Amino acid sequence: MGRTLAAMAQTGTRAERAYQQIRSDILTGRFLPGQRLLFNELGSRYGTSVGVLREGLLRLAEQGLVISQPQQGFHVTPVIPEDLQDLTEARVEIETLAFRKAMEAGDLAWESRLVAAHHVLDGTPELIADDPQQVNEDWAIAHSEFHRVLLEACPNRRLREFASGLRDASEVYRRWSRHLGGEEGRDIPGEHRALLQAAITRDIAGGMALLARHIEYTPNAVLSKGQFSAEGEDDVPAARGSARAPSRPRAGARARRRTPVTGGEHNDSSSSQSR
Amino acid sequence: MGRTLAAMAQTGTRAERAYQQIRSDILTGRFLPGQRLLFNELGSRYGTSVGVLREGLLRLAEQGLVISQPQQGFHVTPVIPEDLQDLTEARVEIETLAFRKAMEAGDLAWESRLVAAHHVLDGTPELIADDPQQVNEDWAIAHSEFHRVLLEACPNRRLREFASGLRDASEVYRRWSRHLGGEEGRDIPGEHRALLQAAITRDIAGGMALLARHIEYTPNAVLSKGQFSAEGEDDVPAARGSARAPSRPRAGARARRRTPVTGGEHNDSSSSQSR
DNA sequence: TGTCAACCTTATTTCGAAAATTGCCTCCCA
DNA sequence: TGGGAGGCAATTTTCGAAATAAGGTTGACA
Repeated sequence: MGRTLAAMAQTGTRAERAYQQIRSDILTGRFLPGQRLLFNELGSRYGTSVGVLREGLLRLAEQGLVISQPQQGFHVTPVIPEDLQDLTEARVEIETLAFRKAMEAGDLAWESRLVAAHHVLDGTPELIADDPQQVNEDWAIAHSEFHRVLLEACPNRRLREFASGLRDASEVYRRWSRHLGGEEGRDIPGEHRALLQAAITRDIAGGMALLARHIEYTPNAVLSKGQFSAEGEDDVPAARGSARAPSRPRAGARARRRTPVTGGEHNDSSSSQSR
Repeated sequence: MGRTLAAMAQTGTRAERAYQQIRSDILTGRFLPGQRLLFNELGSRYGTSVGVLREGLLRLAEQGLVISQPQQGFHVTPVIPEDLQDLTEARVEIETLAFRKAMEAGDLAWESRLVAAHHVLDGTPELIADDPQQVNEDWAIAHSEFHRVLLEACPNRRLREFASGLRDASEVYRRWSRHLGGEEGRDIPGEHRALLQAAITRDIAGGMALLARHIEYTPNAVLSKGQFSAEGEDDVPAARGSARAPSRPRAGARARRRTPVTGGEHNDSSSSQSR
């Protein structure tokens, strides 16, 4: 086949890689909530055929990260303030449950991994020093990893997976809410320290309460409806029945469009690793 | 395109229909747990190309109903006794939670739908009169529907979806455990009646306890490991590291093989509705 | 008789193009 | 001026075949 470049020392099938890349691009905010995902664009971005893209998108749709509208393509799942309520509630219920079971079942090895993960997190600045607008990607990874390990000792695979899926969904909200401010009086490192402490001392009630507060702190308040979703993109039905924006009639303006909520989107340094 | 037959007054895209059909064939037990799913066989069974089959299978894999092994195909997720513990625990936690929220938020319309659903369930015999070995498909549907409506008033979409996914997974276990007996002293209709009663009177604590018991009653005991999964099929790694059964060397036996756990499998009357 | 390597068969993965659908735009006509 | 039929362009969906990978079989050699 015409695989021109060596291009692929990567692991797994092409479909798997495409899936991972799209997923990562959504989670790290390189795609905007609500943004439409065209096969053409994705195809040239990742260098794959539509078939493998469809497979990846369908999987993501199944886990709620993208929305599939038969015959009308795919969108990144939009951010809907009302939905944040549900999401937060579900996280509180399920993550605290899994945390409890983890504390009940965890052994020394778990504590060890937890201490290690916390150490990394604690040693990574949340924001980039030069540009406090920018999230530090390393922090996001360390943060995610810490929370993963926190529940890792929960013996129930399904609960762990639910929790993990919910955290991923939250990640998108976190990403796009940060820019709106509203996290002033908060001591996040302190919260993580307290969580670690509770886990190690097996302070079950205390740990669960801490985690619940940690999750609920998500700045609901600052989420004023309409600030989100990729306006400029054709709007997505899921985001309220809303009238479809008739906006500028644009003719050949197709290519240059695209209105980010915030920072420069579509930064082509995005294709990230590989290829 | 060479679509020879009219064949398709159906709704939605082909991929969607294939997905629904495979899903239904797994949930109703027309495919055995652990059974390998070949593109060829599925293709001729449903009359679609591999592409749409892949899409459907990938989606099912995402929700845990089938297992995907890159480069080695797909299997129906095998039934693993140890896993039933986790599954049951997760169901108890999440379904009772959703039930509580449903009771808190439900209105008269919900009660009405619930009474209606219960009436259907109550009027449908669980087993076929002539052949008490056979599950009555109508009952399975009514049962599933009753439990769906029971949680329908829970305002949290995610919780509802988790619960629904867990119930689907359970359905496979229920299907294959029934044949092993072990549900003697149980009054299932009575349990459903009690659930209905609790829901309508908003007896939250009582309802949650009832539902928990209803779920936990799943006959764990009778599940003796090894009774399940389509032996005869190449075994699936997920089912424990287990030694791969070397069993009969069979040569051209390829076509006539296939060993059902119980009733006549692969009953070609299975293509069921439509087409 | 036992081991290993090359081959051969079966199945999965991937591509590229054809077919079908959607939504818009234009142009005709009352 | 409105309404709508028909056509056009962009996009998604589906297929069929080529490319790859996995596993089993055969046969040579020690």
